[in-house]
Amino acid sequence: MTEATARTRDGAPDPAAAESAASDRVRDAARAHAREAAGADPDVPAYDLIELFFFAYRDFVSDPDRILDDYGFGRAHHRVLHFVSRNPGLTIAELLEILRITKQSLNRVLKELIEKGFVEARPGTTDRRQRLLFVTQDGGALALRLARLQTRRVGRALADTPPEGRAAVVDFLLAMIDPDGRAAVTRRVAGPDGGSGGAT
Amino acid sequence: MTEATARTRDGAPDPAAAESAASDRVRDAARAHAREAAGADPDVPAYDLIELFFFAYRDFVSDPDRILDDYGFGRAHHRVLHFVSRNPGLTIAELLEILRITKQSLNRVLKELIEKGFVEARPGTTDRRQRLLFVTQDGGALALRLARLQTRRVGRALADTPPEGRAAVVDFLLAMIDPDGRAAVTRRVAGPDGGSGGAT
DNA sequence: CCGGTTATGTCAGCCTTGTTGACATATCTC
DNA sequence: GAGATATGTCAACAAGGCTGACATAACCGG
Repeated sequence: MTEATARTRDGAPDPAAAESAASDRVRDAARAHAREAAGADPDVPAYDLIELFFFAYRDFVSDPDRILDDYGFGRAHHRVLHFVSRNPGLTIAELLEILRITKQSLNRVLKELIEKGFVEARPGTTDRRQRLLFVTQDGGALALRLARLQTRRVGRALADTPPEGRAAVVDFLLAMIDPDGRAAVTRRVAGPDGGSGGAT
Repeated sequence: MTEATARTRDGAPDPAAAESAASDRVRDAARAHAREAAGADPDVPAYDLIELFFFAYRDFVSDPDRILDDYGFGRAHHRVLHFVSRNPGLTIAELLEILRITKQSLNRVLKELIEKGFVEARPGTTDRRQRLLFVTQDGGALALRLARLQTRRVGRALADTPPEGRAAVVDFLLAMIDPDGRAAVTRRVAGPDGGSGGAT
């Protein structure tokens, strides 16, 4: 089943031996390209990074997808579950800001998560119009399971990377985000469990 | 318009000065986390990388989305246009393999791209059942325009990154891809224009 | 306490992009 | 000539976005 994918337009078969050679070849080419083109001349398209990013993300989300299927959930449910799990007591408005979708779209999946007992909504204490969102035990367990799946992939990908390389990856991803959202994202990433100070 | 997004649960306002401080704080936290957790203990979720990747990809695709809207195209059209532009003479079967969607889904968007004059299909020379796909001048121009947009973002993100850091980013993205698909991806990335030898 | 704003829910309908299943056509290959 | 292959197409459906309009409850300022 891999053969079909492994064969390209040149029609050359690709046994395991040739594969790592090809891998090396491309990594070198990509590195050379990154060195010469990226950041320097914006008119020379960085096709390698663009396609790499596309395929990497595709596989990154494919892991959870398979599990979510068993629960009748989709990617939208995953995102909600994830951010509620990470930010207990999140309000609807805050969640909408993070996901950047409409409340109608959110409500559809949120309703299902609540009905199936993965998320719980409690009225706000200071402002009783608000609904504070929390994961249930089941919800927390599922969220953790999915996060671990993705962590494993990220871990594998960084396994051979030295600390400086990991920092470069983090900086790269951070810099890929729009400046507007960057502050919010960074605070959110560091906040819930990263920052020792909590709400600073 | 940024304020709403820039304010978080702590309610602290966030002027430009505080922003970079926050950014630094998080980068450090993320780096620390990456150092200790990623790759080491798969049971400690790498929340930072996971969320960073999510937000980075979201903004990465948002640039083209805006332009495509003007043409009445969506992301699906973009993907087809991109890979046809990058692989002139691509067959339907090859494109299906790359995108991993059904031929019905592909045909819907491909038909529109052909009708609007962005892609052209020519019968294969050796096998006349095949339809070899090419971009038209308009199609090539649009594909390039979109690629440049994304290149600019990637370029900005890598601007301050030294060559070793860029190599680390490339390696990371490559390693995020499923091993099955990795060979195909690498060959495709290096093949069309990266490898000096063409079809090796 | 009243009126306006805010937080949220909901109904209805639409679009894009994915899916499955079934069937048609032309071409290649043995 | 028969069967496999490359592709097209019709129909129906699902997920997950969107807009617009309207309802309700709670807050807040005067």
